[in-house]
Amino acid sequence: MLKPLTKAQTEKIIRMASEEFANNGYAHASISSIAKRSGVSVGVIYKYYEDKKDLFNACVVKSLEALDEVFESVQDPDLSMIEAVDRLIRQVQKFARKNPEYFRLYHQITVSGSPEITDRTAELIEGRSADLYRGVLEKAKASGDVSGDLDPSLFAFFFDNLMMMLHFSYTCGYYEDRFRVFCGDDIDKKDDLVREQMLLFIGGALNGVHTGI
Amino acid sequence: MLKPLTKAQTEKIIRMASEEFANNGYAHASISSIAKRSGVSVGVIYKYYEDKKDLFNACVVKSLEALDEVFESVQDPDLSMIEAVDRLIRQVQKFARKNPEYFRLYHQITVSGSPEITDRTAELIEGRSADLYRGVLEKAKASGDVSGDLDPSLFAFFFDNLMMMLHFSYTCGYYEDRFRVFCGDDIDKKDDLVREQMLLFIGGALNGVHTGI
Amino acid sequence: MLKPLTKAQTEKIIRMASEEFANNGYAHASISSIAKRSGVSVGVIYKYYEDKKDLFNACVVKSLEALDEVFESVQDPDLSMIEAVDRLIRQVQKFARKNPEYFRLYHQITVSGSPEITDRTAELIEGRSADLYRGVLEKAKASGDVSGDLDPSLFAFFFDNLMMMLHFSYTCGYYEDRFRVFCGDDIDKKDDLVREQMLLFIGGALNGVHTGI
Amino acid sequence: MLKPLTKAQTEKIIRMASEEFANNGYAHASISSIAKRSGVSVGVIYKYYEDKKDLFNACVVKSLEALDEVFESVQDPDLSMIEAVDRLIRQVQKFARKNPEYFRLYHQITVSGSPEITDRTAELIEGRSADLYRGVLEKAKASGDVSGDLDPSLFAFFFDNLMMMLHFSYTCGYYEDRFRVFCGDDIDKKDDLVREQMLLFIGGALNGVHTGI
DNA sequence: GATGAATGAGGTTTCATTCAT
DNA sequence: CATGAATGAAACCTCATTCAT
Repeated sequence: MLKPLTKAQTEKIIRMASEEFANNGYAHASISSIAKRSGVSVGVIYKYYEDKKDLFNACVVKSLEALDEVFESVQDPDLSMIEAVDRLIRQVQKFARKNPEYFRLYHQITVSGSPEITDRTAELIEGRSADLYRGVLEKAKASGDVSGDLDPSLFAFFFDNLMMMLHFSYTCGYYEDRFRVFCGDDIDKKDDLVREQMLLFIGGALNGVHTGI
Repeated sequence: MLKPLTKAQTEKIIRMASEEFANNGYAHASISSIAKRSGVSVGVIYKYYEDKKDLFNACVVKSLEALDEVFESVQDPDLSMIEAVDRLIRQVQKFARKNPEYFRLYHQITVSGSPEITDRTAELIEGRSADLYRGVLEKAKASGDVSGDLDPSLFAFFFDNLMMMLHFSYTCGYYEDRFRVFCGDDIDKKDDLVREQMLLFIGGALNGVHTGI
Repeated sequence: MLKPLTKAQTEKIIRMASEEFANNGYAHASISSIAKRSGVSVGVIYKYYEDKKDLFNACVVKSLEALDEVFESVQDPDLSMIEAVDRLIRQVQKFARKNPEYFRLYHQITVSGSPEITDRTAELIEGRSADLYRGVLEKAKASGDVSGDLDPSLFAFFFDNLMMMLHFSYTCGYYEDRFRVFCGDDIDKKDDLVREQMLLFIGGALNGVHTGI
Repeated sequence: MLKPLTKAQTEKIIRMASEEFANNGYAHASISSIAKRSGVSVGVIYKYYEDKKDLFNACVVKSLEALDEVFESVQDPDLSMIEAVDRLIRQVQKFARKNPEYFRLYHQITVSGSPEITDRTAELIEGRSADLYRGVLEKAKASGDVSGDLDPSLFAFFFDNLMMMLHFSYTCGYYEDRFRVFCGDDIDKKDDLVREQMLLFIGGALNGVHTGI
């Protein structure tokens, strides 16, 4: 690999490949279509990426880096829990509009039929948010803001579940339809309502309620 | 005349096909592999199903029927909201162990690269639970059990998101890994903890909390 | 072959098979479609006919018998040459309307892709008309009605060429189109004109003309 | 980059495909057999031609171009009608020996089971000769060389029928056999006799004869 | 080194033929 | 014996990957 592609070229390849994988699924993505749309030859792609699987992995890595942006703004230690959640939801809504293919690509990872990315894909991808959420909750519990009965790991899990589904519901075909089935055809015009209700939902959850079951 | 396929055999085809689709995705599923594993010839499959897409649809229909079982036990009008949720979670946990391929197949529907099942797939599949959850919540609101500020549609949406992710987390490769990343490697030995925490989470959410944001 | 099918059944099979072969060509004809349309099972067809090829041959034999009708009325020894030709053309026009599938089937024989019917198919099929035409011409030459320079065999050949093409032009898709390209869209409403001109053409040919080439 | 197919190779593909289609009919022609016999891989064929149908069409176009050569030498306006016919017959005899597969392929077009080449196949293919023949006859009628009673369209039709059958009789299996049945096993050694008799036949036809029928 | 044409395994689908009932 | 479901070879077509230029 003497003279790497220019940064612009690499980025274009990854961007086009991400789109192709995101829109068609791994199996139906076509290398030659990616090459054509990136303005390079097929050979170039095979020079820099071992095979289709390797290219897919590179796209995933890139998209995860992009997703990190979503988290950056909530890393502020001065934010209250609920303020952080509010920001997070706003980020998701904004980002989903700007880079839907990154979320769609992320969704592809979850499907069998995609290649194994690494032996511990989930750990790499999810580890950070798991730790982040767990940490935040533990801090909140310590300060008495939230119910002491909540298990931090499970809370982080439920919370991330809600966030992931929100991602998908703004970006991935079937989930978009489903979103409309539940909430009406104009739901993607009602970001404020969604956020407000989600805060209500999560805010309540943070208190927990013993059910006696 | 050769004996037509027995019921057991046709069921085996659907079961094997569901597994194949669930494990490999629609595009990578192989008809001849399904035939081989079902102990029939390829021709038989094309006798009973128009084409690959049709077979996939048959599997989906079957899996949705199976999923209906999950809901049956919570249809009891005498159940309190939280009791119904409790039962629902138990059903999911039980069913995920018994018929993981049905949940995995359902997951495949959400991916592009799967054939369109109908023009309004999402509506057909999700409509029922959307209505069910929305209805239950409205009843609960009327009786004052839950916060009046909750939007029934969005609550149903968030609630179903949690249930779907629970399904996937017990059955679909990547989500299983992710479940362990969040909650530890032995999380699937802790069904009671998961259920208890989920009730706590949802129970709290039902009350809602105004966040002042 | 203990108890043959009833005559009506055999005839129906042959008729349906002839239609199928005539309309779809040998390769695209479907045995099970023939069986269904004949009201018998596939097995029955394979009981009475060795294989697809054998069934095709049976259809051809049957259609050639039917074509014999065309010739019967011109066998009258009292007819003048030109009267016989007139009758022959009328027969073709009439028969083409009544049993187009026989002509179409005959056309199929001429295509490679159809099975070899016998080692000497052409001889069996064409021998009779060749002899008939040749004989008629020789008689006519002897009586001085026609030019003595005509070679009976070649005359018979040219003459039969014209008759065959007339058959096809009334019955076989592409030739029907071609007929209209040459003679206008309403040509199949103008049987009298066609016959009159054909008589003019053949009548002239019977005299022959030395061209000096 | 691998060298694209040479002109010789692409021509070989068309030639081999023409043979395959001509010998086996459209339905029984095998793409992989064409590829093998052309010394290329299957993929190459699908690079140059959309699908089987497209390849067939390309063969037909090629063969029609080739057939045009037959007509070129008779376009000379100084030729008398009968001289033109003489040349045409010579061309057919010569060409049939050189490129039998082109005539055989043309024959395939006439069969059901071939794909539709265009919506107006017959018009495209036959239009030119129909006009040519009709035009020549009209000129001849004007100059008094031929009978005024002949209908130009029908004459052109009968004449083309004779030419087509001559083509087929020199090139297409069944018609070759039939030719021998009518005219003897050594007929393809007697080109001069065939031509001479055909001129006699057509020369006579040009005069027409009223038959009183 | 870059190119993109060629390769060919592998997938879906059809249907003549067989043979258990 | 009649039935028609099951069989499975064979056909078309795609596209990841290679490699001559």
